[in-house]
Amino acid sequence: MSSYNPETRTRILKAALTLLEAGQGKAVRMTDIAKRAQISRQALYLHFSTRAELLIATTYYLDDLKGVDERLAPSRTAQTGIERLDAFIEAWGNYIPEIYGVAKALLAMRDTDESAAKAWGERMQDMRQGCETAIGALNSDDMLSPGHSPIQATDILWTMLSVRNWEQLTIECGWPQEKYIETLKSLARRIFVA
Amino acid sequence: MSSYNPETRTRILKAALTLLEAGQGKAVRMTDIAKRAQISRQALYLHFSTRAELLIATTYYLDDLKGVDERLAPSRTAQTGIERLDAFIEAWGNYIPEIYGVAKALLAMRDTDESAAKAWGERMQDMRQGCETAIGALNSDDMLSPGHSPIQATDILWTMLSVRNWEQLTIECGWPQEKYIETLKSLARRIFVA
DNA sequence: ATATCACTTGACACCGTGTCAATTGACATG
DNA sequence: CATGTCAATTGACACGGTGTCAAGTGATAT
Repeated sequence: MSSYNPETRTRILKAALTLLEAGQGKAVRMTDIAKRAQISRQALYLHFSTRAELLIATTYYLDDLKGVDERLAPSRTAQTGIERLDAFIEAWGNYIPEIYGVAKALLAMRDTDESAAKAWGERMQDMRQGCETAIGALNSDDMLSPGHSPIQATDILWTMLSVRNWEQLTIECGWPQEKYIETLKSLARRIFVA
Repeated sequence: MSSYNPETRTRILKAALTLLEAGQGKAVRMTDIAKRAQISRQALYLHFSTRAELLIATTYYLDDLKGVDERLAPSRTAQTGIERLDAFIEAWGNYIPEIYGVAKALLAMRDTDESAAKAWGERMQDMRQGCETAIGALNSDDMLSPGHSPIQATDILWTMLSVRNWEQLTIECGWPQEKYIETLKSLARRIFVA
């Protein structure tokens, strides 16, 4: 499947990316991607056997491009639990708008495609890991509000930081990104810090 | 379009409802609904000209059946702002699981169908109204935390109480409904009450 | 001169939605 | 009893999107 020209492969991924980012979740068809990549629609299937596979590959490509890991680094080096919480929210919260187009496409596929659901689930588990360690750091500092167990706090933070919530607050409620970040940081403090 | 036998119409709606509730968001096709309603697929189109229209009609039918309005009544008669907030969260939060199947179907259609998006948007605006008045009541009691303007508080409460968040907490995180309600009430107090 | 490889072209199957025309069977009215 | 109306049926079909298949092309390597 992937023994084909890797240059073409990335051309396809770039095309998919551009369209998904521009379309902000509008349905992007295989035909559109092919056209954009200046390739026949059928050639797409030489590289990716299904639309879901292509979409998933696109998200990995995007992560690679934007470097999720490097972004989350500051949150790992933070000294106190509170700093770590802040840093994590800032890093992830500012990452969302960059992946939003692709994320939305994957999110939509979830309903119909098993593998898309799995891929999305894994990404979200990774993100949850970040929440868990941030909460853990707070807990080690004895700063976690006694109202929540670490697991429950993780569940809440994880949910607060969902792409859907970002979507609702920024796109539907019209909050500027800046406000989104600041408000979430302050909410998190209020909720989790003792 | 609707000058046809109203009995058949409600039989269709009931069929749609059952399937949507049972399927918990799994794609329900026109064929499935027709089969369930013991009617030909084509006859569906005598009553509802598109799938979206049928789905939308189903949500109204459901509201009617379950009585959203009566449910929200207690929150309107509550004395203090805090009571009102609690009552609203309880009423809406316990309503979500009952509409979840239908809601999810409508939510999924949003991406592809203009009218579905509009219908969903209206429902959510209604719900938002409830959030707004609860926050307003709190504000009148001078109990709204100074950290938030009423509008911002409404945005936050509205987002907290989204169907997606309910889905994530109960289905993905495995919270029992009871816990969902209690936690959301306590979070709301913590966030909004001065 | 030929074989391989990445890709192209064009045709086609499948699925789900929506449309159309002809037909059936019940019930009502003159 | 004949006629008309009306809800619903049957079967066929168009459309859009995904995925498949077979044959062809053109460059590169041997």
